Amino acid sequence: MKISDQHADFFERVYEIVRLIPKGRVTNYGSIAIALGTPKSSRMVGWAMNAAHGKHDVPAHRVVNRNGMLTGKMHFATPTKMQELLEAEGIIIVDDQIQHFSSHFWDVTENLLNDLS
DNA sequence: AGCTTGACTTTGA
DNA sequence: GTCAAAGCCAAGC
Repeated sequence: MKISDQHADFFERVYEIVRLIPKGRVTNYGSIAIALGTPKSSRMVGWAMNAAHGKHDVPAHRVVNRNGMLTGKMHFATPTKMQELLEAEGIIIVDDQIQHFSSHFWDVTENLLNDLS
């Protein structure tokens, strides 16, 4: 399914993007929201992640808030699961904060341009 | 139909 | 730089 498919459910479009995040990289809710064409619904992206449980192919742990903080860690199976997954991908986390966040950041819209071409 | 709730972001002080 | 307040909008009740 194409991300540009406006007929798809909101959640499905979110999942589609999250699945594109490369291993070892992270992005924030706002970028995903922008990619969806609804920049103001960044909170909804988080809501979608809530429903992403059970979607084993949706790496929700690679989505953090704009400060690189693991705000959603408490919604995982265990509060430490998110950090463990990220660290397993080579990302360093201290006090729920991703270190060198800007260098790990993956711009969604950048990849979308590629995808839509 | 209306009201509440957020895994957020932006803005203004 | 920090902090509080407001805006956002889909889902659930």
